[in-house]
Amino acid sequence: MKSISSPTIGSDESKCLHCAIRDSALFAGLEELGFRHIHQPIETVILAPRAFLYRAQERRDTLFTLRSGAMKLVQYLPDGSQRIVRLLRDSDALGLETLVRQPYQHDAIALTDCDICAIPADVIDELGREQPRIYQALMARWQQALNEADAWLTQFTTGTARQRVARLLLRLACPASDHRLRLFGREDMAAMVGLTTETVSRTIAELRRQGLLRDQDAHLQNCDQETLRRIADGEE
Amino acid sequence: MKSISSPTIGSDESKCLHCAIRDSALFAGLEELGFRHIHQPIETVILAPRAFLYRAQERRDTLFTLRSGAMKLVQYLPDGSQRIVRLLRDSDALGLETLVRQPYQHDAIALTDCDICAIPADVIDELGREQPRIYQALMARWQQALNEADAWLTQFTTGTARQRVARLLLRLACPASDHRLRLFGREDMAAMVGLTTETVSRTIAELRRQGLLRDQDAHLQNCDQETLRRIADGEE
DNA sequence: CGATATTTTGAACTCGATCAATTGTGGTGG
DNA sequence: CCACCACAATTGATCGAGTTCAAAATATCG
Repeated sequence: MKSISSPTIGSDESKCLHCAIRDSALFAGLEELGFRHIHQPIETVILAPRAFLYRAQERRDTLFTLRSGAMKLVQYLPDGSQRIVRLLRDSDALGLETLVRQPYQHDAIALTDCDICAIPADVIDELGREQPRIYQALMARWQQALNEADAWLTQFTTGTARQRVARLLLRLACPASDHRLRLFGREDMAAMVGLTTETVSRTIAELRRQGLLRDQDAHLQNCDQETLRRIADGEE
Repeated sequence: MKSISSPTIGSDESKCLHCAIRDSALFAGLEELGFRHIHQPIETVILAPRAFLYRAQERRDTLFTLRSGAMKLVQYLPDGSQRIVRLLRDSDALGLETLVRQPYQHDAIALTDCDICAIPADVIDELGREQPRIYQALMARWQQALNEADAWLTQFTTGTARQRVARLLLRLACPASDHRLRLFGREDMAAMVGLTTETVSRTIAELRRQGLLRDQDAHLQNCDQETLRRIADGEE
C-alpha cells in the first residue's frame, strides 16, 4: 500500500468549456443548455501519478472525463495479483457504470499527471431529459470502452512475449504520431500484457539491442514502428 | 471453413411477447407501446450449432436478443488464430454496436441450438423517441457486456491451466444451479481460456480422476462446485 | 551523498506447447 | 444393424518460452 497524494479539486468553468470543444460528442448538449442551467457543480480534479481517482466497489455517482494524462483501470484476483484491464487517455470517459447505478468496477489510478473533469450523474440525467440525443453520445462511449476491452483481450493475452510487448509499445506510441514513445514502469507494463516484470525488461532490452528503440530521455524513446508492427503480427 | 446451415427466419409475435416478460428490462417500453405501432418486423431466428448469426465488419442494423441457447463472440488475430471474447446465454443482447452505427465487431456463432429475437435498429430509435427511459435499459445492457468482458479477461488469462479450467467449468455450471454442467467442444473451451485443446483435455481428465466431475450423459457432467471454487482461487 | 526502490541480468526449473500416435464417437450408406 | 469413415478427444514424450529466485546495477529522492 502506497500513500495516496490527495487529489486537488476545484471548480473551473472555463476549462470545462474548453473540454466541451475538444470532446464535442459528449458535451454538445451541454453547450446548448449552457452551464448556468445546471445546478450541480462540474468540478476539476488534478491527480499526481499513483493517485487513485476512485476505488472498486465505491459509490460516488460521478462520471469522469480525462482531459489530459493517462490512467489505468485495475482489477484484482482472489490471490491478490492484479491485472490492468484498460488504459485511458485524453478525452476518454471513466466511471460510466455510475450512470446505471452500479458501484465502480475497478480501481482507477493515475499513471501520469492527470487533469480530470468530474460530472455528477444527476447532471447527465437532467441533461438526458431535455436533450435525449446525448444518449447517442453516451452509447458511443460505452461501445468505445467495449471495443477497447476486446482489443485488449486479443492483443495482450495471445502470442509470444515479444509480440505482446511490441503491441504494447505500438499502442503507447500511437497518440504521438511522430515516433516518440513514453514508457511506463515495468511493473505496470507487465500487468498490462500478462507477463512478469523480468520478462518485459528482458524483451525491451533485446529490442533496444536490435536498435528498434533508442533512448531520448529517461522514459522517452524513439521507436521503429514499421518493424515493431511486423513483430506484433508474428512475422520474424 | 465449415458449411453454414442457413438460419430459419420467421415472424412470431407471441414469442416476442413471451420474450418481453422474461426480459422486462429491455422491453418494458415495447409492451406499453404495443407491437402494432411498430412498423418494422421483429423476427425470430433459429440457429443450429456452428451457424453464424453475423460476421465481423458486416452491417445489418439489427439488434439481437438470445431467447435461449448459447453463442460465442469470436475475434481473429492477424496470424489467423482465434480467441473467444465472450459467451452469451439466455436473454443476453448481441450486436448492440449497431445502435451506434458501427459494423459488428465479432463473428457471432451458435454453440447450441439457439432461439433469437432480431430487432431492427430503427425500432429502437423510434422507441427511444417516445420512451426515452429505454436508454437506461440499453445502457445497463452495455455495462453488463463490459462487466462480462472485464471478468473474462481477469478470469481466463491469469493463473494456471487448472485454475482457468476450473473457473470456466464454474461459469458453465452457474445457470443450472443444481450441479449439472454442459461441456462444449474442447476446441471452443481452449479458445475461451487461452490454452491448447490438449491441455484442456488433460486438465479435465485429471479433474475427472479426482472425482470432481462425473459423467451423466454424453456432454453432461455432475461437478463438485465447492472444491472447484477452491481450485479456481488458487488454493490447492 | 547515502538509502530505498526499480530495473537489469543470470541460472535453474516448470508448466504448458508441440508433435505424434491412439482411442473414441457419431453419422452415413450398404 | 453393422461396417466404415471422418472427426474429436485422449494420451504420451519431448521441447522451449517464460517463470522463479537471487544477485548486481542503476535510478530516484530526500
